[in-house]
Amino acid sequence: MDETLSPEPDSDVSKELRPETQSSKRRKVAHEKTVVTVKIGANVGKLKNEGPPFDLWSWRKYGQKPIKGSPYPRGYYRCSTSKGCLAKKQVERSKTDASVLIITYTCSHNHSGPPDLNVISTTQQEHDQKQEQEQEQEQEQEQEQEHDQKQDQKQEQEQEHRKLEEHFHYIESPIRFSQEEEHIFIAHDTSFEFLLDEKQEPLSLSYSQMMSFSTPKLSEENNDFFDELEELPTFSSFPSFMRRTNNLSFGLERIPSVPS
DNA sequence: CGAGTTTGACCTGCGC
DNA sequence: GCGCAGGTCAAACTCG
Repeated sequence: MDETLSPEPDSDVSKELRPETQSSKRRKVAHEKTVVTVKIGANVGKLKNEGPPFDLWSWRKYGQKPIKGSPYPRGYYRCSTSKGCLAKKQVERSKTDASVLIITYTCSHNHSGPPDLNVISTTQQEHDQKQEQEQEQEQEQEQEQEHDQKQDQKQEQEQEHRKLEEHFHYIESPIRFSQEEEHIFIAHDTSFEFLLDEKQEPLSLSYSQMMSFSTPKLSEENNDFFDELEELPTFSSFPSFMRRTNNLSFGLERIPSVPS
């Protein structure tokens, strides 16, 4: 496992030799941390296959632990985009606000941007669109089934949706993909903000910056985790998310934290 | 078959 | 020193 992810000599030692090695990897590891809180609208829980939109790295889950004081477990992920990448992240739900995801990024990626970054605007997008359609059909069916129960809820959502549309903004990504200059847009509404630290002004977080830390690219990774977390959504890809934003109330908060 | 997930066990740090 | 909690490992399993 680790041997593919960590070039460090201690990574491929056997369990018997671990005591010394693990100590270097565990809590004492004072890598720089970036904490990102992701606020998710209440109705997002019904959406599947979606995850936080702000990265396209591929993550592999390597553990999950219940956290004391929190009803929700914490998931542990490693970057699987590139072998040897030390980037990790922890995903948990806020114990105080179930609609808030707390994602802690540890270590930085030791490789260039996500490999699918270049295709995300084309093939990936087409693929996503197909999936989207299928998913939407499924969703419609589900909604029909739950129509009676959710009618009131739906009306509220629609009202909220209209409100959001009024405040909806698109931010053109500074990144240009391919020769066709396709653009990635960041949906932005009143509840979708990057609240950065003092060093960075709000909304100064570029797409590339967002891509430098991350969340699962694939749905499955989060699905189970989020299903377990009471049907929190998973975001399969950024474009996917973008097309969904009219159903979402999404907020981000990046809180760079200094390791103690 | 490869990549990813699940899950119990293991290990370490920390507080008392 | 002990127990708890957090973080990681790795075998088994699932999925595409």
